[in-house]
Amino acid sequence: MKMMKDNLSDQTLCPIARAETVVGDRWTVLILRELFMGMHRFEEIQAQTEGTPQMIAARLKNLEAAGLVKRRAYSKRPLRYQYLLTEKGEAFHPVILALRAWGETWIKSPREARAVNYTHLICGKPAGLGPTCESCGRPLSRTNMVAEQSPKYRREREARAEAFKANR
Amino acid sequence: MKMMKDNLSDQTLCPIARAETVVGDRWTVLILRELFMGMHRFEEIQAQTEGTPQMIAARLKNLEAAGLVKRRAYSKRPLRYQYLLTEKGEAFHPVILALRAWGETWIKSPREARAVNYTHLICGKPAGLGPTCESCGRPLSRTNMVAEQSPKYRREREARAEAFKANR
DNA sequence: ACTTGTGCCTATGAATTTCATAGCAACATG
DNA sequence: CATGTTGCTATGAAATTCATAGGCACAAGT
Repeated sequence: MKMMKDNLSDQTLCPIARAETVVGDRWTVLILRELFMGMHRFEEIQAQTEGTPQMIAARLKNLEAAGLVKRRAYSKRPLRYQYLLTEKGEAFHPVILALRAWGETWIKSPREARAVNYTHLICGKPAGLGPTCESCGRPLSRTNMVAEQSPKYRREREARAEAFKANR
Repeated sequence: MKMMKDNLSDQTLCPIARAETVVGDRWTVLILRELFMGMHRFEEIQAQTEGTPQMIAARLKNLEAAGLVKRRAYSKRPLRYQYLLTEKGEAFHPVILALRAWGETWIKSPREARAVNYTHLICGKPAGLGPTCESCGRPLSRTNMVAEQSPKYRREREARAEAFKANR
């Protein structure tokens, strides 16, 4: 696997180019989305991203090597690992949030409802799509907001989980 | 060119997945970076992203089809086009900004200096890396901040432009 | 008129990556 | 001791990417 562009030529001063050598990939971003949504096991991530096991395994390995993800054994005998965000991985949250806001605003889904709504824990009201809370104006961070999936989106995810189990 | 995943299966409710069908690609993001930096001509974009002409041509075509970019003739006879961001493309700016902040903070370049610094036009002071101005706390947007490239970064870009001219 | 240069790509073939499908190792559970 | 679960790895075929070359339409110089 020689896919990463992390060679010397990527010692560019541009932070966007540097970031893209790590996260400039659809699968990688979808994996991060799942980790932020609280999925931690390989097959959960695979089921929701709909990637092949190699795609997921390779990306998780890259993410671990790049320091965004850490593996932790949640069971020995049988030895099983779960995937968790490191501090560096958690710090990626604003990008996911910005991507979400853009997607919700500019790439309409056929059905209407917003997939996930956040409540701002400090003011207790809806946080909206921006970087600051639309209700109280204060800056949002991962720790001061709580997510709620729309019923439709929850059903979509459940359907994927079941479809995955069905053909294995 | 059958690369886009914009088939029916992407009618997911997840805005991140929908966004990634358009921008989930290293070259695409680098092209958007260049457009935000004020580059508009094909060869400028090619030189700074260091992509092959097909990569750039294909991505620009996708971006145009997705409505983020519009082509405008800046000369007829000979007919020449420049590439400009649409409103939908401009709206992607927060993602670029978040990516930049993460890259500057978490993927250190060998040399120290920050590539680009922004000044907040409203308070006249440095805007910092966050979504709100680090000096005055107000939310930042593309229209209320002005960029200044560091000397080193400017030199890096000039060197790329020259290297590109040299071997053509 | 004719050579050289510019801007924006397209063509070609080899190298690499991705996808679909299958399967395996290490257990747990009945 | 057969079947299920979890987390992957193996194998080729299909698609994409890369490096390299070139082409087309015109402008400018000589």
